[in-house]
Amino acid sequence: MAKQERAKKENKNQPIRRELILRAAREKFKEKGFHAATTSEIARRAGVAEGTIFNYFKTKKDLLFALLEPFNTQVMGDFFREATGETDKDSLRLFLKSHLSFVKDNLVLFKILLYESQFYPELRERFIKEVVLKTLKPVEKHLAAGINSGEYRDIDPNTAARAFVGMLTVFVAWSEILHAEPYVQFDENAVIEEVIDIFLNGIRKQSILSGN
Amino acid sequence: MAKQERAKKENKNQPIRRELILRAAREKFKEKGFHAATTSEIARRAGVAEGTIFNYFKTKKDLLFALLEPFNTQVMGDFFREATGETDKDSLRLFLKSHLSFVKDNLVLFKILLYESQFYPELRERFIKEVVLKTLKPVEKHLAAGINSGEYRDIDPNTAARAFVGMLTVFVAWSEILHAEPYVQFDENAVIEEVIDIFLNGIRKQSILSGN
Amino acid sequence: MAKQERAKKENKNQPIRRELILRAAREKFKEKGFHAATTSEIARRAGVAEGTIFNYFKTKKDLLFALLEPFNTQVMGDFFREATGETDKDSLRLFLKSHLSFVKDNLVLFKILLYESQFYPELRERFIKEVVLKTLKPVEKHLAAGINSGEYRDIDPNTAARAFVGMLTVFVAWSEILHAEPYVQFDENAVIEEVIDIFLNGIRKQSILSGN
Amino acid sequence: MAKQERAKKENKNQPIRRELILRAAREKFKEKGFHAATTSEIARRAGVAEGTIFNYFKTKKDLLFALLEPFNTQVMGDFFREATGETDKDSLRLFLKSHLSFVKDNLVLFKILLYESQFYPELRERFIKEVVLKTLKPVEKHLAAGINSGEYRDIDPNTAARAFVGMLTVFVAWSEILHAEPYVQFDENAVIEEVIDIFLNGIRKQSILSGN
DNA sequence: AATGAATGAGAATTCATTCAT
DNA sequence: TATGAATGAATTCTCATTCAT
Repeated sequence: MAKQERAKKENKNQPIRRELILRAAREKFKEKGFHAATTSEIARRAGVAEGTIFNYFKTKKDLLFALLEPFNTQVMGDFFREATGETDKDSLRLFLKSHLSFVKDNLVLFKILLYESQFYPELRERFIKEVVLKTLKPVEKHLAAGINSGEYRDIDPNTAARAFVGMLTVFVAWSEILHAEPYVQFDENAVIEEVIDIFLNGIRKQSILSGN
Repeated sequence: MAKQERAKKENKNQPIRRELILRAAREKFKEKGFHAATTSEIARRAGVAEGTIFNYFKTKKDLLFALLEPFNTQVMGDFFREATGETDKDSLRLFLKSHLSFVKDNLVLFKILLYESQFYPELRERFIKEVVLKTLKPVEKHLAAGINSGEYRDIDPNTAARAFVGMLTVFVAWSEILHAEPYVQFDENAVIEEVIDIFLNGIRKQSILSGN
Repeated sequence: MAKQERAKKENKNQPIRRELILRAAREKFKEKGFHAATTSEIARRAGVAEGTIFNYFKTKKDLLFALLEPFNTQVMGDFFREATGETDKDSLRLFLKSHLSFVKDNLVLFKILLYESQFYPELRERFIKEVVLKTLKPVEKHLAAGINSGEYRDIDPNTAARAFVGMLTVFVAWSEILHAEPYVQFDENAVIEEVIDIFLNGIRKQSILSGN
Repeated sequence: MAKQERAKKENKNQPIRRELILRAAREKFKEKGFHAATTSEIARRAGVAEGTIFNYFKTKKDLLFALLEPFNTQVMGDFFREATGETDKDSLRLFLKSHLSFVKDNLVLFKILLYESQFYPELRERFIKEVVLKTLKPVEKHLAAGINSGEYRDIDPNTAARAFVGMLTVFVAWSEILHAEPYVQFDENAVIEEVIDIFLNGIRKQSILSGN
C-alpha cells in the first residue's frame, strides 16, 4: 500500500509539478518583479523544494523565459480568432473589449518581460515575436481589411495598429501599473467608446460623428 | 583671481561632484536598470570614490529618486511653454515634435521609474505627480481649448489626452525599448504626420481628410 | 545500518552545524567582542561557509542573543540544585566555589552581553531575567533561609545577595577581564575563605571569629 | 578689526578647543560606546569640524585614552583626600558616600574603558594603574590603618578592599548599566547603611550588631 | 526524482583619516 | 590652524545554484 501510494503521488504530481512551479513563478514575478522574487519564495508557493525548481528549469532566467509559453498556445489562439476583419462598429467594439481584457490580464507580466529584455536579448527577440507582433497582427489585419474594402482611408496599417494599441494600453497602465486611479478615474466602457469613436473617426473615409 | 577661483571650482568642486554622480547614475541605470547598476560602477563612471556617492545621496534609492529632479526644473517649464492652445495643424505638429522628443529622451528613464515604482510607493506618487500628470497637462489644455473654441468635438480631454500620448509613446518604445526596428522600421516624420492625421480627424468636428 | 546513520549525522548534519557556529561565535566574541568579531572569521573558525551562518541565525545580532541559550538549559539547573539553603560553613564554601567557577566561566561573556545591552534593549531585558536574576536567586534563597532559621541577622536578602556576588565578581574580573594579576596576585582558595569569613561574620548573629 | 576679531577668536578658542572635543567625546562615548560614537558626531557636538579633532588627537583611539586624563588630576586628588584612615562609623559613611558617587559618576566610562581594554593592552595597563589601583588605594589604606589600630581583624587589606568595592559597584551597575531598577529598586542610603553594616561587622574584631 | 542544507560571490553602506584650501 | 569633501577598506547579508542523500 505504501508503494501504491507512492506511485499514485508520482503519477499525480510529476506532470503537474512543472506547471505548479511555473504558476507560482508567474504569480511571484507579478507581485514583486523578476529580481525581487526569490526562488525560495517561488518554491514555497509552488509547494515544492527549492532544488526541485532546478530539476525543471536550469536557471531562474529559464523560468522567466517560460513565461512566454502561454502565448504560443491555444489561449492566444482563442484571442486571435476574434480578429475577424469585420469593420462594423459592434464587432469592433467586441474585438476591442477582448483585446483590452487580454492586455489587462497580462500587462504586469509584459512590464516584467519588457524590463528584463534589456538584460537578455534573446528574451527581447522572443517577446517581440511571440507576443508583440502577434498582438499587433489581428489589429493590422483588421485595418488592412478595412482599407481594402474602402471603408478606411489609405493609412499605414502598421502605424495605425500601433497607435491604436497604444491608445488602449495607456489606460491599462494607468490602473494596473501606475495605480493612478486616485488621481483620475476612468470608466472602462466609456473609455472604450471614446477610443473607438476617436480612432474610427480618425481612420474612416466618412467620419460619422457620434452622439457626443 | 576670479579666473583662478573659477578654475578651481571646475576642477574638483562640490556642485559639480553631485552632478557627475547623478549623470553617471542616470547613464548606468539606463544601461542596466536600477538594480543591476552597482554603486561601484556608478562611482567609477563618475570618477569618484564609491564612498563619495554616499556623501551626496544617503542611499542608492535616493539616487533613483533624484532622477526626478530635472522634471521639476526649467527644462520642463520650457517644454510646457509650447502648449499654447493654438489648434492649427502647424502649431500642433510643432508641439507634437517637441513632445515626441521629450518622450524619446526620457522613455528609458521612465521605464525604470515605472518599474521601480512597484517597490517604492513614494516614487510612484512622485512619478505620477511630477512627470506623468505634468506631461499630460499641456495636451489636456490643448484639447480643452480646442473643444471650447468649437473646433474639437465634445470629447473627454482626460481620456483623449492619454489616448494621444499612448499613440506616440508606442513608437518610441518600439525603437528605444524594444529595439524592434529590425522587424518594422518607422520614419519619425511620417509617423507624426499619420498620428496627427488620425487623431485630428478623430476629434475634429469637421474631418478634413488629408491628402493620402 | 544504525551505525552508518550515526556516522552520517556526526559528519555533516544539522544539529551539530548550529552548535559549531554558536561555539565559534562564542569563542570569537570572547576574544574580540561582538563588534570586532566578523561573521567571516566566525564562519572560518566554525568550518562553514559564511552564508551558512545566516541559514541558522537570521542576523549577527541573533548570534549574540543565542549566547543566552545555555543559561536556560540544564547546565544552569545543575548549578541551582546546589543552592540547598544549608547554612553551615562547609556547604556554603561548596556553593561559593561552584558559584565562583560559574562566574569565572562566563564573566567574559557577561561583559559582552552587558556591553551590547546598551544597543539592544531586548538583550538587556533577557540578560537581566535569564542570567542576572537567576544567578542572584540561589544566593537570595540561601540568605532568606538563614535569616528565617535565625542564623543570620535581619538583613535585606536582595541587598546582601548583590553585595555578596559583587565581592566575588570583583576577583574574577581582576584576573579574567583586567588581567591584573601581575599587579596583585590572589590565591583563589584564600580569597574564598576570606570572603566567606567577612561576609558570614557580617551577616551572622553571633560572629564567630575565624582563626586569623 | 577683522584681524582683531580673528585674533580674539583664536585666543579664545584654541586652548578650549581640545577640552570641547574631549568633553564631546566623553559624552558621546557614554551615550553610545566607543565604537558606535562616530568622530563626525563628536565633532558636531563639540562644534568643530571633523578634521579639527585630528589636529588635537592623532586617532580616535587617542581620544579614548584621553578619557583617563581627569583621573590624573586634582579631581582625583580631592577624592583621595577624604581617605583619612579614621575608622569611626560616621567618617566611614562619609567616605563611602563619596566613593559611591565617584563610582556612579564614572561607571559608564569605566565600562567602556574596561571593554575597550581588550583591544588596547596599553589602555588596560593605564586603566589599572591610573584608575583601578588608585581607586582601591584609599580603601586599602583605611583598612590597613584599622587593622593596625587593632579595630579590624587581621584580614588581607588587598582582598578586603576589592571585596568592599565590589559590594558597592554592583549597586551602581544595577541602576546605571543594567537599568534594572524596574526589577528591584534600591534606596541608595539604605544600601550604604546595609553595606557598611555587613562589611564592618565582617571585619571588626568585636561585631557590634546594628539595630536591625 | 525530490530534497533542502551548504555554498560564496557580490552589493550597499559606514566611517576614521587625509589633505588641499 | 581649521575646515570638510573625498577616500576606500571593511563588513553584513542575500540568494541562485549545487549536490549528497
